[in-house]
Order: sequence, then C-alpha cells, then structure tokens
Amino acid sequence: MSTELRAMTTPSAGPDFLAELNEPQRQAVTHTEGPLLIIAGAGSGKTRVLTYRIAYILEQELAAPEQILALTFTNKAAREMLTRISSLVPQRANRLWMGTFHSIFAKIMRFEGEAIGYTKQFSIYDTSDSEAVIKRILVELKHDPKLVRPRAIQRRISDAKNQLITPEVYQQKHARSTLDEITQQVYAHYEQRLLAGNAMDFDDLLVKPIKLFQERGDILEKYKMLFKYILIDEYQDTNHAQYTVTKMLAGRKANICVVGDDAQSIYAFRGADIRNILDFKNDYADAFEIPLEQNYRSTKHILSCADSIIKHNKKQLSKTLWTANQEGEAVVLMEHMNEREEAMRVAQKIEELHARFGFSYNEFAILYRTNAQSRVFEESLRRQGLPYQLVGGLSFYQRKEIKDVVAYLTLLVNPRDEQSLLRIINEPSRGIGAKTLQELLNQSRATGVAVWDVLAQVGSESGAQGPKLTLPKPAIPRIQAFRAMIEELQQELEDGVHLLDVARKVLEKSGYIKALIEEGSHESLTRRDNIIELQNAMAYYQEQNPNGSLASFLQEISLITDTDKYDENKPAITLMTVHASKGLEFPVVFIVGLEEELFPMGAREGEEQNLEEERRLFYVAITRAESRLFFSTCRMRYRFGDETVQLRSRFLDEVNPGVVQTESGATIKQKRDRFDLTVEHDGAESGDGAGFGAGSGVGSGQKRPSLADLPPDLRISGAKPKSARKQGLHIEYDDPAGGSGMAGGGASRTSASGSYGGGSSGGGDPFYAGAVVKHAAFGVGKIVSRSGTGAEARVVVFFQHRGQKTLLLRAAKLTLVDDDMS
DNA sequence: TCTGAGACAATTTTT
DNA sequence: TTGTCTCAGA
Repeated sequence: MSTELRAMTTPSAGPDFLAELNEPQRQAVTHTEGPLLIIAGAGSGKTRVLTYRIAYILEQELAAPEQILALTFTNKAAREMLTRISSLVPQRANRLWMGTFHSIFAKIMRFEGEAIGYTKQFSIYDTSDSEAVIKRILVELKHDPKLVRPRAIQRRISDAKNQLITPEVYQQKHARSTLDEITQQVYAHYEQRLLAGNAMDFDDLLVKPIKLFQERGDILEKYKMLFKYILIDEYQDTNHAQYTVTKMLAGRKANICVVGDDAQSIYAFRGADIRNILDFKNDYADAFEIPLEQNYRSTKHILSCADSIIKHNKKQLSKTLWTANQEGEAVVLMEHMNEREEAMRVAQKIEELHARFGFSYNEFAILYRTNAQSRVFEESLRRQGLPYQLVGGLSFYQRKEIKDVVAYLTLLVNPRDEQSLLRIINEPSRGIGAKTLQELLNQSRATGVAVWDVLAQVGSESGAQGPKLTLPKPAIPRIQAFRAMIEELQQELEDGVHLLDVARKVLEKSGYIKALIEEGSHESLTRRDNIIELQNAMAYYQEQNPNGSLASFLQEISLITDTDKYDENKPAITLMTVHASKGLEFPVVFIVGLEEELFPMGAREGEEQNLEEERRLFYVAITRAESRLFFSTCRMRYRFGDETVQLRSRFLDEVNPGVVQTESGATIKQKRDRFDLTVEHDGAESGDGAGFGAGSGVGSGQKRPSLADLPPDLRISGAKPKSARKQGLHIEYDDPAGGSGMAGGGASRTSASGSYGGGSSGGGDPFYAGAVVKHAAFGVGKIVSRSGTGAEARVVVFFQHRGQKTLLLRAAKLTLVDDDMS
C-alpha cells in the first residue's frame, strides 16, 4: 500500500470519512437498502468498503450493532474488519455479529442447538477427528481402511453435506459405484455417531443451522428479525450450504450485501460454488450491482501481468481493473537449477532489495503452492540470518499433545464424545489396551449406550444390560480409576473452579505431564512448552471473556487455524501458501515453484476446470504484489526424496511477455501454445498464437530477443508435462565441485525405458570424449570420459555452468551440440 | 499390553 | 524427505 493510501485508511470518525472514497466505493457504502452485489477486483478497497459500510449504518443509526451480521471466511479477515470498525466507531463494534461463517453459526447453535438434539457443550470435530471416526466405522463395517481410504470417504461425505445431501438422499440419488455405496453406508453411521456423541464436524456447523431453521420456523423468524443488515465477504467462495443459510436469513427483500470477485475464487475444491455470485442477481431480482474497478495496490505492470493470466479463463465476469499507480518495474523471472538454489537466490535477492532500496523485511512475501516447499526457504533464510515468519503448516492445535489435552477438556464438558474418550483413555498409557477397548465398544454398540456410560457399568454387575462385559481382569480397576478421575475433574469444573486450574488439574491427575517429564527427551520438552502455550491461550481467553465457559473456549479454538497467527507488523519476511495469502498485500512478492505439476497442480488433460482454478490462484498470488514481483522456477526439484526434472509452468507461457523479463533484462521466451514443441530457443513472437497479445498493452513495445540474451535451455524436447521420474529419466551425480552433499543420491535406481537420448541411431552413438552435448537440465557441456557398455554406459560431462557430472547415458537424454563451447 | 523396528505412503489448497 | 501404521516379539 502506498503512503498516501496508508494515511487514508485511518480516517477521522464521522460521516466525513465518505470523502475518502471514490465514487463507486461511496455508492457501495451508502446504498444500504435492498440486495447489493459488489464486484470488487483485487486491491480495489473491498475491506474498506465493507468496514465503512458498517460504520455508516451505525453512524446513521439505521441499526444497532447487534442487528448487523457480517460473515467472513477467515478469522483474520474478521479480526481486521473489527479493528478497523473499532477505530471508526469506537465502543459499538464489539456487539456486532461479526466472524467467520463457522464461528457465527457455532454460536447460534450453542444458543439454539437443543431444538435439534445438541447440548450447549457439543464438540466440534476437525477433519482429522472426522477421519478417525470414519475409519472406526469402516473397520466395524468390515472394510479394510487400506483399500477404502478414510480420507476419501471423509471427503465425499463432506462434499455431500455441503450440497445439503442427506444420507437418505445420497442413497437414492448418488449410490452408483461401490465407493458410493460404501460412502452412503458410512455416511449414515457417521451421522448417527456424531449426533450420539453430541458432536458436529465443520460442515455440520453450516448444515445443522439449516436443519434447525427448517424445522423451527419460529427460531428462523427470530434471527431474520434480528439481522437487519447482512454482509458477506468473499462471496465467490461460498458453498451451497453457506449460500442457503444466508438466503434463509436474508429473506427475499433483505438488506443483504455481498462482496466478491469471481476471479479470486480458489476454493471450488472445498465446494465453493462460483455460481452463487454469478447468479446473485437472479436470486434477488431487485439487486443492485456496483463494480469496483480501480486498483489501489499494484503497479500497472503487475496489474497487466495479472490481467494477461486471467484472460485465459473462459468463465469470467467481465470487468476491467485499472490503476492510477505508476507503471513500475518489470516483473522478473528467476530461473534456478533446483530448489536449494532457488531458496538461496531468493534470500539473496531479498537481502539485496533490502540493502539497495530500503524495503524492510515485513514488506516481503514468499508465496508457494504447497506447504512442503517452505522448508528450504526456512533453511536459506536462517542461514543468511534473515528474519522470517512461517504461516501455516502443521497447525498448533493439530499437534498431538494439544489434541490430547483438548480431548481431556472436551471430555469433561461432553462425556458422550466418544472420539475424545477413545483418544485419551490410554494416553498416557494406563494399561487399557486394544482388547479392552474393543470390548467396551462392542458393548456400547450392542446396547446403544455411550462408551462413557459403559465405563460406569464396569465392575458392577447390577445395572449392566445386554451381553455381559468380559474384560481382562487387570483392566477393571484401571477403568474404574479412569472414570473416577474424570468425574472428579468434572466436579471441580461444576464447582466453578477457574479454567486454568481445571487445566492444571487435568494435566496433573491424568499423569500427562508426569509422563512427559519421565520421557525426558528433547521432543517431550517441546511438548511441554506447547502445553504451556495452550494454557496461555486459556488465560487470554478468560481475560477477554470473564464469563466464558470451558465449552465455548473449546469451540473457539477448534475454529482457529495457524493462518491466523500472521502478524503484519512483525519485522520478518512472510512465508505462506498462496491460499493463505488471499486478502493480504506486500510491497515485494516472490511466487516460487512455477513448474508444471506443482503450480498449476493437478491440471491434467481434460481437467479444464481444475486448471482454471489454478489460474485464479496464480492471479491471486500476482495481485498480492504492490511494487515488485518475482517469479521463480526450478529445473530440478526433490519430490519424495527423488530428484525430478521439472517443466516450467505453462503460466509463464501465458503471461504478457511485455511486462516480464529475465534477471538479465531479456524478454522471456515462451511457447506459442502447449503443443508447440519446436520453439525452444525462440523468444516471444508477438501477435500469433494463443497466449500472446493478451496483455493490456502496458509496455507493449517488446524487444525481440537475440540468441545471446537467452539463458541455457531448460526444456525437454517434446516432453509432456510429467515429471522426469515418470518418464524414466534418471541422473547420477558425481559433483565434487558442487559439494551439495547429494553425491550418489538416487543413483541406484535404473530406468525401464531403455531408449537412448536424441541423436543416437543404429549401432553407435556419438557420445564420446570431446563431444559437446546438451542436457535438459544442466545445459551445455563437454564429455570428459566414457565408461561401461550397453545399458550401463556412463559418461562424465563437464558442464559450462554446473561443473562435472556423471550421467547414465541411456537415461540422460543428451543431445549433440554442433558449435564449440569455447 | 507395550515397545520398537521396519514398511509404507504420502504432499495440494482450509473452516 | 517426513510422519504414520503395522506387526512381531518381549
């Protein structure tokens, strides 16, 4: 954000803040009555419009704070809006119904859930909890979880829920394949199991309110009356359930205002339905539409770059983003040998920009497609002594020790929660093993009594119903002790003991801390630290919510993600996935790993939809950048411990070549289209072929590259976008100069595709000492020596830029180069 | 019932 | 490369 803009976001209170808005923005803020669709392009001041709109409604006294419902997708977005509103209209902001879909509807279910069979203390299951429940069901239904993967079933059930498809409907309409049948079967059990356990999964937090509203018109009416104004952020990411529940609340003529950008829809994989935004005007006949097209964030070049990419998508609402900002620097494409070099060079580049132009570290972001890519960047930044913050990855609340402690606490408030019970009944181990557990579960299934209540029957013959429990003798007193311990803790909780003290007692009495101390390892120390961290979180919660219950604390933390930890003021380089970066902006952005099968990922032939989502994702990444943007790509990358040759991302062929250049300032070379296998050394030909002339004309005077401008070739002729591993291309290393410690790594495997590289024919091949050759990844080099015969023939090649390598000839696909490298 | 070695599988993206 | 899961043996 530029300095002027920063100044503008801290307005003085009062309606004169309207003066800070451009005309469409002002309209969006003041058009308060009736349905409103705001199509907000990237960087067009969307959050500002939303916050000002709420402030305006309050200012004009059109509604009280508690009559406004504002829904976002992330806690981060909600928090940011709340902060901004607080600065506009202090005192009143905290009574707003503002939060994520999930947290708001969890709150409503806490108030109203009893109407459909849940207590206030219901548990919230995250994806891994759901998966565990599903796995158990699969086993009970005699399916092998190895063959039928719980995760796949979980996904299908989740999809069904988001479509509001019940198990019954699923059976009628969707059971086609065997997997469908299994899904249907498991789905029905899963629903029962969750209800019996007084638990909801993430999807239920949206689906159950719908059920509630359908069954209880009076409750729906109450909330409809309450919410005079509804605002929804990122409307393009709503799924069918979210769409339905908000539509129910809005009624037909409601003051519902949705903000979104179809070009930034990146959650279709999770059920987001782009039609929701495209059809908004059909749903609300008198809807008013306001496009926000002026971008305040990025330079002209960056915007043009983004525009040239998104134009390749067929399905799009047309809109033209423009900016009054400067043209700016060209986007720079960095090309690297492998991911270590990539990480190192990006770190160096950051240091250089920091030193030369005075960018501070929190103005940099490194964005990648998958979390797995973060590791090398962490290493290189650490090595260079640069501060960074990693956002995402394994969430704090996903850690084993945290999940364990949370399970104990959950059990105190919701003993029917079987998942939590099973998680900790033998953690730390107290001699209640698999066999005992199975017996308890069998009993529970046979009698329909919750496992927790089965525990109560243990040892007492009277009161036990159904088949007699046959437990291993030593287990009986252990079970009794366990139940007694939990009951005792429950009693403390009821007596109103402070939350923190309850937590402390849990850790003490369960023996959890003791077990960690006894373990004495380095990891167990970290675990203890994490548990202390959790206690801190409790303390903070208690401070913020003096009357908050343990149940509501637990519900709250179950909806927290690691992404929420991002701190824009921390003086550190930000590392995150592109997904996590949505809604943020940075002066300098690096988009790394621009390679086929990584970014775009999973865009195989015929999966145009998938590709379009990847493209939107790339668009989101580009539009995070304010003044400098870097693309980065590698020729080789470790995937799964194997080094594979990577193909450059097709997005680099789609981008407007007029605004992107290589590090040396040359025009980037592009393929004319995806099937063009000939253009290896040619640069961009303007005008013809798909993917060109797509830019908005900024810097359109492209220069024709001369051959000298070009970096060594990095394409494999005729290769399909598959990793080299799949093609059977294996490379051996013998690289004393490089010293990268991977000598011999991956060398033992041999390829089954015994074809020689190009250029060889008949009996002999030309690859002997002295020959100048080209390698797909290493570039040009000279053969030093040759050894072995037939399939085992190897050559030692000295490469111009990469030093000496030993290559298995049949796998290396060398080509002969005519000219001398001199 | 617990422990550890070895097999094994997996990597999108998130509330 | 990592973490997770299974199975054999104590």
